[in-house]
Amino acid sequence: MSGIEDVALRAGVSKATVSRALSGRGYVSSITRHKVESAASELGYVVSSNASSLVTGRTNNVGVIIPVINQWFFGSIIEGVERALIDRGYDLMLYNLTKDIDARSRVFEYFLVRKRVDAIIAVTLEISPDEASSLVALGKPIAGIGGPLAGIPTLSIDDIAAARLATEHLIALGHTNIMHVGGDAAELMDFNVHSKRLQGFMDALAAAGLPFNGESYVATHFDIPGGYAAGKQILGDPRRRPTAIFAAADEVAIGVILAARELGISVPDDLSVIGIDNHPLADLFGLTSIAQNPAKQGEQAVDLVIRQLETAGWTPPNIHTTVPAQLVMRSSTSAPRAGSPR
Amino acid sequence: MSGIEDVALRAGVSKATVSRALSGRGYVSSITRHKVESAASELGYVVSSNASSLVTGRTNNVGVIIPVINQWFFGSIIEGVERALIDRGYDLMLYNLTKDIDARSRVFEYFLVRKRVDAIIAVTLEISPDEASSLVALGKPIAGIGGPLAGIPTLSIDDIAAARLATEHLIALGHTNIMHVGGDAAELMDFNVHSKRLQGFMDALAAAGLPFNGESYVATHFDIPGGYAAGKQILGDPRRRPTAIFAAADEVAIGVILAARELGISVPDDLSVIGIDNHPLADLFGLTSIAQNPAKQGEQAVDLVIRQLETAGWTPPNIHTTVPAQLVMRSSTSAPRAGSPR
DNA sequence: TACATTTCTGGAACCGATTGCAGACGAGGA
DNA sequence: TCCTCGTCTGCAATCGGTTCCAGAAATGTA
Repeated sequence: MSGIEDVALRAGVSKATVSRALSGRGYVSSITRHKVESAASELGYVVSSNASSLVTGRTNNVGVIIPVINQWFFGSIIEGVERALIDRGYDLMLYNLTKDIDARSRVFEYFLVRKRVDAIIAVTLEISPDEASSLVALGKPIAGIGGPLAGIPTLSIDDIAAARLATEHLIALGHTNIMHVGGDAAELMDFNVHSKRLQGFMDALAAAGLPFNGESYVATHFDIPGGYAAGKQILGDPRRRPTAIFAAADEVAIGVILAARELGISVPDDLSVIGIDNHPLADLFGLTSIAQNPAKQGEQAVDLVIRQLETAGWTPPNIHTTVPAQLVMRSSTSAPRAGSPR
Repeated sequence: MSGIEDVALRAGVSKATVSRALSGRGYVSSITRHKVESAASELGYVVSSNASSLVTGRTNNVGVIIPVINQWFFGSIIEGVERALIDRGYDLMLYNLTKDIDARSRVFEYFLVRKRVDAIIAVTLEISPDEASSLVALGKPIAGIGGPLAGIPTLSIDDIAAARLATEHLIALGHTNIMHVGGDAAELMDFNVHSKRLQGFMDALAAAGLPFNGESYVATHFDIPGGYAAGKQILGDPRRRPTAIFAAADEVAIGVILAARELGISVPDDLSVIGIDNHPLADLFGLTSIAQNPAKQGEQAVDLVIRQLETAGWTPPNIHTTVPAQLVMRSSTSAPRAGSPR
């Protein structure tokens, strides 16, 4: 492994000049720059990022804390974040923050503290106030996806508005007997999501003068089996069956559709279903959905932290930014069957 | 940010002693150790991993190169790898190696080279010989999941045996008209997987004296929509419909089942379906499958590289290790209907 | 008691870069 | 012609630890 000294010798210049030539800052004549560059490539020289970090104080690493990896929404965020970081020359350090209390505190107390990352992106964390303030206390640029999170600039769709939009779509089609299948508060997600989507649902009902009661809402796991279970439960009893279901996520919606199919309930003739996400499987199931783009949200979060890193003194203008979400019509929603039950 | 010097001053000892006390190597009396520890915690001191890496040459980082993130198999591997790494005090640097040629070369030529990782885990990469040798040339411990990969110790299920097992299960049930839905060679995966599973399928047919011809095999995308499309195509024509389908992955199998349901073909009465993976959705679809455990494979890969890192001179005994995969029976397979077509 | 070991500690060199400073040089302006 | 300013380069200090070495203290052994 050749060091900067070897390159300097070979190019017949000093270490300082090599450093300036390769990093591109400071004055170097183009002729020596070329000498240095060819010497470096002949030796296969690459800078030691450790040595360089030591003096500059910059690691070129960004830490990403995420509660789940193996789920479409989260996986897409990681993909988006990774691409954006690599594009900008940063490395991505991944921390999967599960519910495991030991692992959690280890991440906060050991890993994040060790001056190894320049910035942090926190993805829809259900995070304790202690944990949030220990993040802020690092004094590093932070961005969150989800939230809002105390003291941290965050980014997400407007969950209330998205849920309202979905529900309004059903109402506009003429549905009056609508149920919401939402998230389980014990899930490994920023619980704001669940309560806000429920809120948007309720808002839309209220605005249309439709009643909301204990039977209008079922909580389940935020995945296909969760939606399936909820669907079986809801649709099993023909007398209290709604004509439309707003599922808080497409995976849940797909589960509901599978349950409906199994019960011989036709979608959308007997039951309209709408979700949120525009999941890749939505097409296959003809699922009408409110589209959001997690990969892009990941990129935006990267922008947020990188800009803080690279333009001194810049801080994000808003503590919470909402990104657009719009309706994607497919075949799982339609007007209720004429003379439908109740 | 207080440095080691401040701790030394406060504890009334030298930098050297602080370093020994906190790192636990070398002799330190327990009394001074305590002095140092309390001084350190009072100051909120944490070592600079850069400075420490600079002299030790160890970064405590492991790079993970993976072609896809947002897919069950890959996501599970990442989860397993992450957990195992954090447990052992290492950080995970994630590189998503897509087909994008620019991004690829950037990862190989820029990121991996910069002395930032102690070891590398390469996950089912479709990797060029050049890329493989540039990995080996880094001279760092490497482990692969998938493979075999030239010169790199790898780890996977025995794909041929798993495919044979699946096919034999169908044959044992009495099926003689079996098709295989496998992976598309253009997919972003180690193509070995596809050809080996096809191989195992052919082996099992041959061993049972069953014919294999061009109509026995369909290639498609390795996901649910891919399986659905293949299913529609295969099952659409009643006259050449098989009584059983072996799908090379559970996601594909689920797609096939969805297609069958849509065509009114009963699983397993009219069609048996088996997959590989034991995907979390297998339960929901009653899918019989050959189970493998990607999270555990991730952990094993971590073991492989960490052991190389921490026990000098140790190298993995086998260039390729196979991990077990066993049949999980559910309701998607059964004997063919008596007097079934052809 | 004398000597050999083991434990403990500090000084100083070192890891491999970056950067402030100062000196040298050439070009343009007065 | 003399000055100033911008360009170019090298020296040396610095980032924040780790570790070799040597000497002192404590412990064990003959």
